[in-house]
Parts: sequence; C-alpha cells; structure tokens
Amino acid sequence: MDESTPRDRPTDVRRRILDEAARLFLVGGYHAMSMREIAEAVGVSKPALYYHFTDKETLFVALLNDSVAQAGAVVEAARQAGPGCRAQVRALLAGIMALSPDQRAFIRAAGQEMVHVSPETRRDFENTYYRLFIGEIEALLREGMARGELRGVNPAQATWLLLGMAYPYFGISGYAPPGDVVDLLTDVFFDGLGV
Amino acid sequence: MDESTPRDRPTDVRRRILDEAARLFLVGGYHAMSMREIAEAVGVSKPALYYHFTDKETLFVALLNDSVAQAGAVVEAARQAGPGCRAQVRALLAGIMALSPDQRAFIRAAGQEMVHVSPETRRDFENTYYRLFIGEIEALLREGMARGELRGVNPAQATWLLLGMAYPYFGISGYAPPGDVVDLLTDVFFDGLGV
DNA sequence: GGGAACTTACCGACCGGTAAGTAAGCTTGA
DNA sequence: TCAAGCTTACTTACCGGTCGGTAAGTTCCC
Repeated sequence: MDESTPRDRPTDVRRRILDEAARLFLVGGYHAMSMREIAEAVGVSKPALYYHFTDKETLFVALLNDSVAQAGAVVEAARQAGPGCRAQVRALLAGIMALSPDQRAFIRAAGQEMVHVSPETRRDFENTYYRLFIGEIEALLREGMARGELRGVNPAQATWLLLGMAYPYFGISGYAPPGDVVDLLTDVFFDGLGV
Repeated sequence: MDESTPRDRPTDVRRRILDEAARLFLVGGYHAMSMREIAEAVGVSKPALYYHFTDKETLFVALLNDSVAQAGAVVEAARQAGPGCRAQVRALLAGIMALSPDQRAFIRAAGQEMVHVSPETRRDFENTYYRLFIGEIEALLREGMARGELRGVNPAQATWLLLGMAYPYFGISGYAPPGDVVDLLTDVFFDGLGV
C-alpha cells in the first residue's frame, strides 16, 4: 500500500500537531503549549491549527483523551493477569512503570492543568477518567476484598493509597523508576514495612 | 502595643500582597497569579508590588519559603513525638492533615509550578526544601531502620513511599481528609493490607 | 530637606483567535 | 474530454486583550 503521496496526508499534520503540543505541554504545562509555538514546531501557520482543532482547549482535550486511553489499557491488561488481587496489582504497577517516563509525566501534569479548561470540559474529562481508569482499579480492588485478599479499608481509599504510592514515580519527565519498584510497592501495599 | 496607625504599616501591605498572591495561586497556578490581579485584590497599584518585591519570581519565592517553613515545622514536631518510628510517622501524618486544606494544596501545586521560575531559583528552593522537609523525614526513617523498626527498603524510597501515600490528601483546595486517615496510612505503611 | 511608600501613565512582547485570500485536487455535467 | 464549480488544506495579515515591568511624578512623615 502506497503511503507516500507528493502531498502530505492531512492526518499526518494532525498527528504532528498533537505530538508537538504534547512535547511543549511537558516542558511547561498548558500555558507553555502556545498555539504559535506548536505551529512553528510543526512547520505550518497558526490558522492551520484552527483548521484541525476548533480551539486550544479542544486540542488539549484530544491530548488528554489519548493519555487516558493508554492508562485504561494498562488497567485492562492488569485485569487479565489472573484472579489473584496481588498478581493484578503487581501487573498494574508493572504496566504503569512500563509506560514511557513522558507518558507518566503527562498523566501527572494533566490532572493539575485541568484548572485551565472550562468547567464543562473538565467534568466530561473527569467522567471519562473515572470510567476508564480510577473506577476500573477500584473494581479490581473491591473484587479482591470480596475474595478476602485485602482488609481494613474501603475500595476507594485503597485505590488512592495504591495510586499515591506509585505517584512519586510519575515525577519528572525523563526519569525512569528503579527496576525493583514494582515488587517494593506491591509488598508494601500488601505487607507493610513493619518488622 | 498599638497596632493601628492612621496609615497602614508597610508590613501590612506586604503581608496582604502575599496573602492575595497565595489565594490567586491556588485558583489557577503561577499564571493565574497576575501582578495586576494581586494589586487590585490588595487595593494598591501594580508598581506598589514592585516596591515590595523586585519581580514576580521574588514574590513567588517568598510564598514558597513561607510554605516550606510550615512544612518543616511539622516534621520537627513529629520528631519530638517519641523515639519510636511508628509514633513519629503517625505524628508526621497527623501534622500534615492538621494543616489547612489550602496549605496542603499549595504544597502540592508549588512543586508542579516550579517550572515557571528560573533554574537558579529552582535549585535554591529545592535545596531548602530538601534540607527542611524531605531530608528530615528521610533522617527520621533512617534512624527507625537503624533501630530495626523498619525493613526491606532504603530511607529515600521509604520517604517517597510515605509522602506518596499521603499525596492524594494534598489534593483539592478546600477538601478535608477523613478523620481516620492518619491511622489508616500509618497501619498500611507499617503493616500492609494483606490478610 | 529627604526618604519611604506609593501613584498615573505608559512600554514592548506575547497571547488566542479570525477575516480574507489561495493553490491544488476532486466532482460533475455538457 | 474538459472546463466549471466545489472542497480541502492551508496562507498572510491582522485584531483586541493581557502580560510583566518601568519612568517619572506625588504625598506624607521625620
């Protein structure tokens, strides 16, 4: 199949806009992702961006949706890791650490930068985020509790505990977590650090 | 002592600038904290801000230093909570949860927004932050390990684990964590969730 | 007089967004 | 077959608005 035509296919430009926008977003958040800079980085004029996305917020939401879809796929894969909750949690953490550092940094930053979009957009996004990511983890832990594999906490608190433990490794763009972190976090979550 | 003079004492204006800057920062980060809006909120002209602070970055750093001093005081108080590491960790978490939600939200946001200041300023701040907060927690945990109260992890990893677990409760400005969260986090950190 | 604590009025840079024009390809009717 | 007309994918040039920051003047107290 012939992919290269003399003229770039339009989907290429759209894809490159998203890539450059994500790169700039990682450098300095929503405000660093200026429409002028994105256009320059892609090599098109600024109104070309507005041809592909109605405004800056729409472009940002497209980035967010890509990101949440990736995160959702990680949870879905963890669910397949077996009926045991511990194995599922370990697979979830392994999947998160297997994302690129930039992907993790993007997920971290995205939550903070939602203040810059309209309330309706934010609400829509948070619903998607909950449905595809947080809610799925919560369900996974709830089932583990029903099977008696966890104790002493409700599913929502357990979810935030688990994500919180992983959170420092969502840190800096470009920083890879140490290799044994998946085992460490799994062990602490289930067994603690006390002697 | 007479606090009210016909003319406001200059330290009052300086204090009010810091207060309004912090409030605006919490609404939408560094960029939402515009010098014009701060001036209007305080009820002075914009150049009055530049009389008290050389530039926006200096003002922001003053906010950060206030915040890190508060956080450092919490760690220092936790250290007094006894020779036992578990009691110290519990006191640390209790101290964090006893801060106002806005103070916690500020600490959370500050880390993300350091990208907007110059590299030298960031480096200076990170040194202070480490010296007064992270490093002190790390020392506290290292001493606990030396006494055999913790196992299976190095002090730096344990520090980030502990802070990560608390992190979800640094979340939204205005949200107070549930009352039992200190016990929950302490128990998970030392004993885990496994049956 | 002189300094502390401001004010008014302004600067250039950058922001998101748009109006209007255009080159290239695709569709369709004679 | 081939020109007319429409659509896609842009371009140049510009808009009003906000940003951080400053020069120069003013008021008030010691």
